[in-house]
Formats: sequence, C-alpha cells, structure tokens
Amino acid sequence: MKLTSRVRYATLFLIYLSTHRDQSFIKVGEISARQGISLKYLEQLIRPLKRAEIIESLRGIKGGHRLAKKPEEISLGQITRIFESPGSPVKLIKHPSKNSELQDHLIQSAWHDATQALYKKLDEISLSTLTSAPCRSSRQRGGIFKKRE
Amino acid sequence: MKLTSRVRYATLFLIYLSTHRDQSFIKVGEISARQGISLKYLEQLIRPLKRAEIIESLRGIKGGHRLAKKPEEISLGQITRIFESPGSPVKLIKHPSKNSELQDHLIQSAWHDATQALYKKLDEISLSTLTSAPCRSSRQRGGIFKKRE
DNA sequence: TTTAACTTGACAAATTTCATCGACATCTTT
DNA sequence: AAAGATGTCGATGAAATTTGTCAAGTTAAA
Repeated sequence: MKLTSRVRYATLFLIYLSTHRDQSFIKVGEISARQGISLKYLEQLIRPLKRAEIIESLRGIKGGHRLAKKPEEISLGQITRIFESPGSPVKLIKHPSKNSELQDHLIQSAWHDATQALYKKLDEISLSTLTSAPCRSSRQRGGIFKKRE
Repeated sequence: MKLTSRVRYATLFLIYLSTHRDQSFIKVGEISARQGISLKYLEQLIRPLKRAEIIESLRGIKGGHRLAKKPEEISLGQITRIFESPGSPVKLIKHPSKNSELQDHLIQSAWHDATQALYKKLDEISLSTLTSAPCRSSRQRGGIFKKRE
C-alpha cells in the first residue's frame, strides 16, 4: 500500500468536485489554487481518475471535470488502488535458508493482512462519508501529526 | 500520512524479531536476506526504531537486535509515526478567493478525518495481532492487489 | 594480551521515483 | 479566428531507495 501526496491530492480534488456537483465541469486551476496543489501535477493525477471512470472531463473554454459517479460510490480504497503501481507490491522471498520458508511466508502474509485491514477501512470511507460526516472527532485538538521528541 | 516501503520494511523486520524472541539478538543480514530487503537500507531504518526504544541492539560478533518491548505494546501506528516527516503534512491553503474559506477548510479537514481514521486502525494493529492473528481472512484469494483493467 | 572475525553505526554516493514546472498541441465555445 | 480550458511531452529539482566505504564495539581464539 502506497499512501503519498498522489492519493491526498486526488482525494482533495474529488472532495471538491463532490461538494460542487451543482456547478458542472469544474476547472483544475480552481481547485489547484484554493487547495494549494501544483496545477500541472494535479492534471497528471486526473488522467488515471478519468481512465477509471471516476470523473469525466470536457475540453474547451467551458470545460472542466465532474464526478462520473455518485459520491457515495467513490471510496478512498478505489482512489488508493488507482495510484498503486501495477507491479507486485510484495517482494519475492529469496531463500538462502533451507526449511524456514513457512515462517518467512507467515511474516509476509502478516503484513499482507495488515494492509488488507487498512484497505477494508479505506473502502468504508466514501466521498459522501467525508463531506457529510457527522462524526468529526478532533477538529480542535492538535491533530494526529504530533512531532516526536 | 505516508505509507511507503520504510514502514513496510520496518514492520517486516519487527515481525521477524517478534516471532524469534527466544533467540535473542538477531542479525540484520538474516532478515534482509530472507525477506528480500536491502541490507544497508534496512540498517538505516533500524536506527529510528532504536531511538524510539522499540528495539535494542548489541554490536560485536554475537551482536544483533531484539525487541525492547512486548509485541502487544508495539503498534503499526507507532511504527508509521516514527517515519513520518516532522514538517507539516497538510499544506496551508492559499486564498486568491474571497469568502470560500469555510468550504476549503472543510475539504482539508475531511482528508484530515480520513487519515485519522486510518491511524486509529493502525494503532489497533499490534505485532502480536499480526503474528498470532486468528482472523486470517484472505490467504487463498487473489488478495487485495488486483490490477485494474 | 593480542589478534582476527564478525557485528552494528556513521557517512557518503548513486540510482530511482516523486513532485513541480514549462512549452506546445488539441478541443470547444464565443 | 480567438480565448480559455484540458491533454501530451519533456525537463528539472527534491525525496525516497539502494549501494558502498570505513569506523567502532564485542567475542573468541591464538
């Protein structure tokens, strides 16, 4: 599982589209400027979203992007998987050792289980979950990003 | 939230230590070779773990590493936070716009809530959860890493 | 005690990937 | 045709990942 600015930017972008479904076809520059995201980079991230048929785009002076699905049908899990590299994310195990294969594979699958639990959580979180969330927990606290001393 | 190979490697390493608590002081090369992880890179990842007092190390010919805590006291959340960059992970919002600040902040905090939900999940998953997991769900299925068509 | 073997620890360099930026082509409305 | 938007391609800088060199600590044998 890879969770970098790609999925963050893409999600921010989709949330914006989700909360502006009335004004169809929104321009990238609008979101880029207001959310502080690089315009050209965001444009690159939009292409995979379009291929996945999560959004649809229109060129021209009145062009822009809009959601191709309902917000409740788009989950963080989908978005994350879109930006996952197609290659095998779990490396093959080299075995200079002899009979300890079972142990090694168990370790790999332990990590596999962890990511799966995470994906399950991500699949539960949809755009509508995020925008109309009643369970806002820590808006006023310092937040989850405390620095370590 | 940043979830890259760092936390994957570190977790794989810690799981190995967790399942070999009888043989105290395990060498990095052992894990590196068997899990297919770059030796020198893994050595770099071990240092932050040591600073966080999750493991303790010993040099010399009989040296190596071992857990400094019980497996149930070490969570994926801790590991992830250790490798988080100290800088602000959520960008400040530039405002060429006028009065739409509320909307923009809501979008940012929506993402904030999502990552927080993830961290909460990560905090629930400890090393002992992973190693002695009775809830192995999809060992035989294709797994979570299906490619998109 | 000395030496050799083997380990982690500290840097540094090289390579790949991520993120940003720029130039130009393409599409669509006016 | 002109304007304003997306789409494609390539270049650039920063960060992540990999690899290499050497110093320092620890054990065991000579």
